Amino acid sequence: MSEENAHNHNDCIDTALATAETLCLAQGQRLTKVRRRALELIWESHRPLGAYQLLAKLAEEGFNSAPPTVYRALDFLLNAGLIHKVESMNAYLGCAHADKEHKGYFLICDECHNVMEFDYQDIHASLVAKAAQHGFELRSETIELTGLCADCRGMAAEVRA
Amino acid sequence: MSEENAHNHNDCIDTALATAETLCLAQGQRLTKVRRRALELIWESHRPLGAYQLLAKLAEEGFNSAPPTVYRALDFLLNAGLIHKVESMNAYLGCAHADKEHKGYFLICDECHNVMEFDYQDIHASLVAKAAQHGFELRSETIELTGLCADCRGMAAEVRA
DNA sequence: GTTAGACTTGTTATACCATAACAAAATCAG
DNA sequence: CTGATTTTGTTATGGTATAACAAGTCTAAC
Repeated sequence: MSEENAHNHNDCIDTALATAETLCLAQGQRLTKVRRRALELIWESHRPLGAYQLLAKLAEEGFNSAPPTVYRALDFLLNAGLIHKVESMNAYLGCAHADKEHKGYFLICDECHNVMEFDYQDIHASLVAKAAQHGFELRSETIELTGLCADCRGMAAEVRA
Repeated sequence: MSEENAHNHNDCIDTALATAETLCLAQGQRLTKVRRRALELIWESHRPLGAYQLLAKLAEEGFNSAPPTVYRALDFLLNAGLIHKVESMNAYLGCAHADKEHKGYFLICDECHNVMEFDYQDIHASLVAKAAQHGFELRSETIELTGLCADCRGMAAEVRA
């Protein structure tokens, strides 16, 4: 996924925010100003955003600039399933399927740093089965794959040519 | 895996150290005192060790107590394939298969914090295929599963009984 | 055995990531 | 309105990781 690819990213943001409103309303959760704005800022790209990067953006807009502000917003959004944490980057990413129960499986491009979330029921089933073979009861999964995305592979090929 | 389980853990350590010696010798790498001792300390259990925990242990033994000391040792051991980093814990774990090229797939017990490394070629193949479907060229994989290990499930069952 | 170069370690400083603890303010239900 | 609950403000601190440069150590070639 390049920075200037086909999709209209405003749609991503709008959809994510609408889903967030709906979900919070349904669960009696309050999507306050800072939480809402944090979610929008995280959704500004498909690259994970660090907590302190987010904090700086919020501070620019007049929000409180102490770390708890941003970590509280992140906790809220994580619990609501509206964002994911990318463990290998200590950074946070908007979730495009917040309305569906799911695990976050990620493809992380080393080059452009865009992250694509993918779903793969087969892999989940295999992992549960494999864990069970070891007598292990699975609770959570961190699946983060890195490499080169289609766009960056293309560009690498052009450079070589 | 409980703390008092069947295996003689000295064997784990001895094997790991012997492998490390062999590997470093073969590759013209130097397993210096601090690197060797760091590896031993990481191997003291099957629980991942944090960088600063390791630093404290090294400092007790007279090694330099500044962070770069431990991070350099960790970098060396990671590059040599002798340890893995558990991203979701920011901690480091001895690798039992340093002599074989492999990805680190982990089962992490929430209760006893022991970590078991497992190998699963099928899952690796599925992930490569899935990535390829998205035009993605895979380079590295972070697979970290948490839950309850066999021993801790057993104990939980006993408590319930 | 001396010396140049590469590698390793020492040292200081700093940046980044995350949470504890308690006070103040806003919101909501009765 | 008021008391309870939730959210936010504020200060402080703990945990993770690296930059930059100096000093020491090892090794290979002379």
